[in-house]
Amino acid sequence: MLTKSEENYIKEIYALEQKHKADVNTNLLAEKIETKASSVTDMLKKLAKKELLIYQKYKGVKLNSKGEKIALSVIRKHRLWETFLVEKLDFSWDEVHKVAEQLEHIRSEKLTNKLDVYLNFPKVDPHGNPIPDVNGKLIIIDAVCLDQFEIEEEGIFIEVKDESENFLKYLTKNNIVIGAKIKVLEKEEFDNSFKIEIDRKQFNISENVIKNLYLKK
Amino acid sequence: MLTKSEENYIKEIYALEQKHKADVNTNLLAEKIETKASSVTDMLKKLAKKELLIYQKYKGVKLNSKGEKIALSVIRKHRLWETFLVEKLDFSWDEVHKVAEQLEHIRSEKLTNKLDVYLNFPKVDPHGNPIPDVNGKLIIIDAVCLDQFEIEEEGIFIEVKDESENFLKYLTKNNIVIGAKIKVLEKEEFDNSFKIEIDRKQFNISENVIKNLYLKK
DNA sequence: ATTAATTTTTAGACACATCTAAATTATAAA
DNA sequence: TTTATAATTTAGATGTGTCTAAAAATTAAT
Repeated sequence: MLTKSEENYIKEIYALEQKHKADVNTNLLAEKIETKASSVTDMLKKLAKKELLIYQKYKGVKLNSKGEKIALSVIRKHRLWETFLVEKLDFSWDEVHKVAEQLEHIRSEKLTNKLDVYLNFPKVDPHGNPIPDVNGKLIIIDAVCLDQFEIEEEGIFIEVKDESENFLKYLTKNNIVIGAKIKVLEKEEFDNSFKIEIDRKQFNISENVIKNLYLKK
Repeated sequence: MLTKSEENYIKEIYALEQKHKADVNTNLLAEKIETKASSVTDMLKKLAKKELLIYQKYKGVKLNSKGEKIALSVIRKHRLWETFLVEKLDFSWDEVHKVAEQLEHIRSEKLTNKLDVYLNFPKVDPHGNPIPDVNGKLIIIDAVCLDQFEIEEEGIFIEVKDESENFLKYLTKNNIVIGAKIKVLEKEEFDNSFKIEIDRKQFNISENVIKNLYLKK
């Protein structure tokens, strides 16, 4: 049985693998987990010993299938709880991440599966991220990052990557909510910002924002 | 901010104070928390230093008002979650205690209060135990322990103290469920067992069972 | 290809919550 | 009231997850 800390490492390694499509390095992991590189090294050794990941000194780390299964189970719980909080308890999408980071460590398969039933087997969470099913399978979201869009191209906003409270509040304030139709009007070369249109209103968004928005073309 | 372990000590001290109406002694607490007396001593020192309880060497321990407030907050969460699990997720009353012991440590006042609203401010949990409100106030259950009943006296079963899975399964099997009408038929002096009647069926229950059943006369 | 800068690991320490074994204090019995 | 028993505390140790500082390995730069 894994500790909360071990589960968090595994979850974060999984996320970084997905994002960078490469082995995960110590410093990046330390930054994400908000700890020191030396602590990460210690933990990686421990998880390697438990055969949840492949770790080679100085070469980075990669989950094996056992580790991946655990990551998906934690992610499943996280996203089901987020969905519960928004759909049943009337939380807004910017309030749920931190609470779900606690709830994701509750150990009860019965609870997770009953929650899934209660929510009617949701496929995505309030941020548009796919929810792994009871077997760890998740649907592939057919979404393209806004930075891949051409001028005059438009799409429907269906997934956001950054779940921080401030970022989501910013999006809400500007009507950038799941389901919104976004059209690219202009691109600025010097800072990679875009001018976009939503609900007939036009405004500029920075590269940082652009990189976290995923749309269906 | 308290650790899960600290919260569990405070919760248990509160429960023992209520049950024995006296200061709590080290060995009993150790037994309840399933740890050693020496560990209890260490923890009591720590909690005394945090000013959550009054501790005098060799003399036992008592929560102060700050500690009591924390106990009530944990109990509130525990019982709200139990109610949620039974009423919304279709758990049975014998399955909820262990899961609720995890959920009671989730830190989010917003979550607790929204859960309370969602459940429509329940006054008692699935075992008939009162749920403290947002201010820590709980209704006084007008229940009398079955061991106080005379022969031929009857009452409605409204509260059970022991929440262990096996005990609750035993009760269910014998139709001893919340709301059942129970009549005392006979008392055995030698082992303090009772013969009772429920739903026109008669059977014997041991002192151990009797002490955990509370009824409305 | 050697040096410099960066990344990662090791070594040794600490806080937390626990343990065992020994010492101390309180309580009950003779 | 002294002794025996029981309850409690202290002392010292352990495992987990973290830290700082120093050492080692890797990568980038000249």
